[in-house]
Amino acid sequence: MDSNDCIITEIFKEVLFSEEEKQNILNHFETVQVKKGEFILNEGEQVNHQYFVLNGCLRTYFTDKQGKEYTLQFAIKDWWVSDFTAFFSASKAIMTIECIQEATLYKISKQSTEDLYKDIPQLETFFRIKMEKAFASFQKRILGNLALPAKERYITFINTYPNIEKSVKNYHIASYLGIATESLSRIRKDIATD
Amino acid sequence: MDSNDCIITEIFKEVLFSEEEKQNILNHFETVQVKKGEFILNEGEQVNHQYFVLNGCLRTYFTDKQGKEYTLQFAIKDWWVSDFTAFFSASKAIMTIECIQEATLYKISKQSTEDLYKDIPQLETFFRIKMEKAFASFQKRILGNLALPAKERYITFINTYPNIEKSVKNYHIASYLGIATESLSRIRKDIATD
DNA sequence: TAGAAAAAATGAGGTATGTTAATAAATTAG
DNA sequence: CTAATTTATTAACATACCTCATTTTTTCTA
Repeated sequence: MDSNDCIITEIFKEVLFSEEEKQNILNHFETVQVKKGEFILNEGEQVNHQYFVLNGCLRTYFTDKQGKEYTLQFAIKDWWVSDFTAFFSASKAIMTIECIQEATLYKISKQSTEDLYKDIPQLETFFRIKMEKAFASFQKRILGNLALPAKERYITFINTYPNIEKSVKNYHIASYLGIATESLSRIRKDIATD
Repeated sequence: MDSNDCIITEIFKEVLFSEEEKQNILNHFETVQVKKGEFILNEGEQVNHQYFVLNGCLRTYFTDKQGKEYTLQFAIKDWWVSDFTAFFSASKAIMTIECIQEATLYKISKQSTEDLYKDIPQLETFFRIKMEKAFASFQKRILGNLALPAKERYITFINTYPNIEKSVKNYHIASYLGIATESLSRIRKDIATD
């Protein structure tokens, strides 16, 4: 297996391709290295790419008029990241994507993605299933936000992303949970006291 | 155009099919009539179908241990409804789906859906795009829940579903917004006073 | 159309979370 | 290693929303 095979198997673990298909796929991907603190997308920019995370950590967040940030997603190994709402509709980003731990990404354009769907139907199936899973996890998050108090949401978060704590500041977690950092502090204290 | 064509164009507005494909699709759909107060899915049941809403209104909700309900989705004309998380993974429902206004639905099984994907690739594209839109709207809802106070969420809801108010009780809306009905009452009074 | 039932509104009081400000702890840079 | 900076914690007070109890309004049904 050469390093190109490696990229393919990293990204499309379950799918089998012919050599020709592999080459086709590879032609559309580009490797990107991002340092902590760098942004791969800023609010207002045209969104033409999605990124597969090979390693490192990024976060996607929305900023309101008062400058408060709301984290929509943390992206770690094996996750895809973009402002997907804008990516799907080829429109302007409302989100910012910041690297919070040095990362290696594989980048592909919307055009390339759609070209590949036409050439390789299994790829469309792969992405459809990926969407179904993302949909399910968003649904879970919506229900959690509706039904659970902040403390429970924090516990759920920690259990869902057990490895993420090292890469992520508490105020990032707070902005994901929709609470103030001070509230998270109290919750953490409360949990520690149990 | 016969009535079968009609079903196809209702459901798959943008897609063009051959006669043979149309017949294939039709063989997999079944029409269902549901009365107000009836349930098309109960928590704990195996989820094998998704439903296209021709008319009427349903709501999908989760019930917690204390018996409180949280509405995930209202489904009106042109929407698809199911416990999708369970449908995609062919597992047991955590949600209940109740008819809140007499409805006509087109029902299709998971197996049928996947058979059709194989036979008619445009259908897979259609459903992929549908998922992308659902994903985008879920994302919007998550951000709204994080960033907006209840009053703003209510206003957004009313603007997003301008026609839904007739079919839906205030306590349904409250359970969608994640607030108590009493709080919604106060918000409505507050808005009326403006 | 009257009476019953369901839904919505209102009021009083409680709680979780927000805000602001100060301090402590941890991380980073020189 | 120390100083500077960033992050996390704590405290006091404010507020949005919740809960429970009651009343009013609307809808349903006989």
